Amino acid sequence: MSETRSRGAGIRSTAEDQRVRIVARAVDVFAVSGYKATPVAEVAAAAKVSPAYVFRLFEGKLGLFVAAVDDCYAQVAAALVAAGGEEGTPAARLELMTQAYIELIRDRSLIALQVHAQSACDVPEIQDAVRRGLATVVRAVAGASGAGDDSVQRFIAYGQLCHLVVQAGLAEVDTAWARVVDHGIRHD
Amino acid sequence: MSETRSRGAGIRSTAEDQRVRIVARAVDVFAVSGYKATPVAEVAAAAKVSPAYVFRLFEGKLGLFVAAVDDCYAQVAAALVAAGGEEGTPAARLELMTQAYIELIRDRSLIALQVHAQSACDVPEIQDAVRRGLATVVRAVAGASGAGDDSVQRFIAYGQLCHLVVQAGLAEVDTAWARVVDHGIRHD
DNA sequence: CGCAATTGTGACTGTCCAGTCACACACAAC
DNA sequence: GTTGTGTGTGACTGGACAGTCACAATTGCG
Repeated sequence: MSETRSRGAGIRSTAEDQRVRIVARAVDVFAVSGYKATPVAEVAAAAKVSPAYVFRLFEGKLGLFVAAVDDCYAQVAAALVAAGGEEGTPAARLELMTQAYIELIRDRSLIALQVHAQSACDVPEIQDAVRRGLATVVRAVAGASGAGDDSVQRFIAYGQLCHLVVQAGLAEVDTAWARVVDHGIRHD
Repeated sequence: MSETRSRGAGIRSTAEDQRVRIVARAVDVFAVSGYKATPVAEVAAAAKVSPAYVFRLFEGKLGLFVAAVDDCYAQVAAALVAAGGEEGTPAARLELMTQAYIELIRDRSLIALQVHAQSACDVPEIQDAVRRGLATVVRAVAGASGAGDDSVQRFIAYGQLCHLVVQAGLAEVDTAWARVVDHGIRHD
């Protein structure tokens, strides 16, 4: 199974494993305070690794963040496709995906990181990552549901509404206006 | 008109003027890179004032940012109410407001600052500001349009979609998926 | 005038943090 | 052994930036 190639290209050691481990932690850690406000040292600590090592594995803090954002969108797209199921009308499949997205709120990280990425779009590399991620998600949803453009747009719009609900913590705000925004997105 | 109170409470000098001038600039400047990534010195420079003076007028950088966010939401609510007009069906008024919101994209600042505020909601004072602002907007829209809860929620959702379109710069992305997200929100 | 209050700033400090670099450890192959 | 290759870190540096403070400059008032 584990090939120990005698010579040639990459050595397939634990380095690549570390990379994915660190990215996984980076998603969670960056999700709390975003790009600029999160020190690399915090990600390193969460991954039980020294900051210096993180800088060796990634091209600066920016490279790390972009990797985390890419991973985040990939996870979201995968979750949506999985939730869409194999059959049913486009509308029904979209509904399943919508429920799946609301389910994602429980984790918070995937939602929050998207918000922070969108906020940091003044950095060109991050804007590119957001565009890539968005393309992935839109194509995944459209393809896996078979729904029309308007329905897909609507899906994305309500996704964005979820972001707002999560960030503002509307679940803890018990007022009429909050319930208007919140409606149908209620979560524990 | 301009009362020069001989004694008593506040002295109503130019200090309050400076405050509002600085807040106005703060909205524009914070809109570019957000809370953490924007030095107070940049706001001060935009307002042609020393950083030290800004710290005298506001309770730290946080106080300045919160003031900017409050002002931002107030402007948005005012613009929407103004656009809603005096008569017409709730649906028609909501449509006018939607067009007005899309019109706001031209400025970018009011949109971008909302995104940054939502992103910085891990700071309690900022989350409070977002909740206040959101309450203002939701109540303004619901009150001035007379539309039902579902329609208002839909309005907010499409507002959030505008935020995404602006931050990701989708107007410059000429692909099928971008047009799906973008549709009806096209701007110069 | 002198006195007080208010606007406004230059210069400084302390802290935090991205990024680097020389070095240590493990484990091959020879 | 030693030589080489890859994993991993401690210790440091340089810069950026929030916040402070002592000190002007201006204005109003008795």
